[in-house]
Amino acid sequence: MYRAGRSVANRYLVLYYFPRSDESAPSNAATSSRIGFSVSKRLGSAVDRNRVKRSLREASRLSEARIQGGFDVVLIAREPMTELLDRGGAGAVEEKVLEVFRKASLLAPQEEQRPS
RNA sequence: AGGGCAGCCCGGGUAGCCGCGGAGAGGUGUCGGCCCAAGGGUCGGGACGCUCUUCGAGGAAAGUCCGGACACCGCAGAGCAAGGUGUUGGAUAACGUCCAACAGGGGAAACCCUCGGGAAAGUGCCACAGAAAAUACACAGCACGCCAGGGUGGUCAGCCACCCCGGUUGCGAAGGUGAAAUGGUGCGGUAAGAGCGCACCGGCGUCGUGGUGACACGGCGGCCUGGCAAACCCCACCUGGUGCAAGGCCGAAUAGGGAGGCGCUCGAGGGCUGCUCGUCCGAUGCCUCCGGGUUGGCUGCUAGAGACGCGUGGUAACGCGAGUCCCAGAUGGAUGGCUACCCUAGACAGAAUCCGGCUUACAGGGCUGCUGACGUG
RNA sequence: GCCCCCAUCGUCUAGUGGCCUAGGACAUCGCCCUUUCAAGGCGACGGCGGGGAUUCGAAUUCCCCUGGGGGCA
Repeated sequence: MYRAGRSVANRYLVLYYFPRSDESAPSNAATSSRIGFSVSKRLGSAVDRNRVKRSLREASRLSEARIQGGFDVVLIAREPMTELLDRGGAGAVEEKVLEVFRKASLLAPQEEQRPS
């Protein structure tokens, strides 16, 4: 992933993505993308890291239908993420997740035109 | 009643929708096996889903500071080394933990605090200051009792009085130094002094009584000896090492490749113990370096020194008995999001083999018992 | 998860109970030297990660925290 994939980022997140080349999933566009989350110890204690990971996982679940299928994705949280979660809550996290997926052009085309 | 002290407990709640992990059940999806007249039928519950039921972080899950269980290590045997503990008695699987008692200290009391063996086994240290830091001697000093000498005065002289120096004898720490000074205070005593004597206090030894014991109380004796062992050490007791990434099973992949060294029963080398001995293993074998491959699955994995209330023994820690219950097991690592209402407006913080403790962090709240200084009635 | 190690001026370090009010080098600042800069000389600034305990006395010994670093499939 890190060697061959491409990456985009904003202040709170880094996103690595790579098209799936898996024999068990032949119809790439039909299956939804796999998303992994990476939260390092720099972000705080175990409780803080779990909170960040859960908010990222919830944001990805709520917007799963809008994300283009057929990719492996890794989302890495950066240090200001804990402050964003404390201040803005889950809504702000979801907004930033969508922003970074839009930068990578991984949002489905029909969803792209709808102003959210 | 405020306050104080001790012990125990709780750690947001309720409802709805969506979502995550485990277990169990179902068999209308898919998958797999078998049969087939090609429509399907049947079996399975192994895999992926689906439906239903049920469970789903903590009092510290934390720090990893101790103690165990469990597992492995060519059975762990002996000695040394190393490390740990340290009043007494008990509890316990065990402990450096807990309970009770003792000693010392604090508080008016309830109660609280204390790593609390040995300094006459030995070695070492005690800076600066001070005569001296552990040994009672020297130096400085006091007394001028005794001896010898000198000087002055009185006296004819002997001799007497005073002074000086030296020796001898006796003396012990006042002034002062220091964190600490050779038992303390007072009185007597003396040339000057000193437990030299006496009284009280403190310490030591010994005897008696009480107590399992630490120790306490009382009698008698005599006055001999600072501190530091979280300095080395001595004594008593304890410890084999490594840790679930321990360990077991299955599968996949690569090249049983290259260089160097040692050795084949008189033996290289080998312990996941630092050394010695003992013991054991050991032959196209072992060690070091270079180079290459795999970063899969199952198991260990949660029913236990288990939880709950009851009875019972014990001052207590805790033990015993019968009853009821099953209460997380993830493996990129599961508890969340949204909405509504209520309250005291939610702190510290997330299981990773398990358990008993310790330590550290913590918003707030509840219950029980005890105490009575001060203030109010 | 389990097991180890370390912490002294801004940086690298010495110091193993009292001689430490902690020494040295580089860096910074000031003065001298030089026409000026560098080098050199003199001087200044600046530190024992935090708390408690033992001791008369702790950077040093013991305990608890804090912050770094490493190893184990």
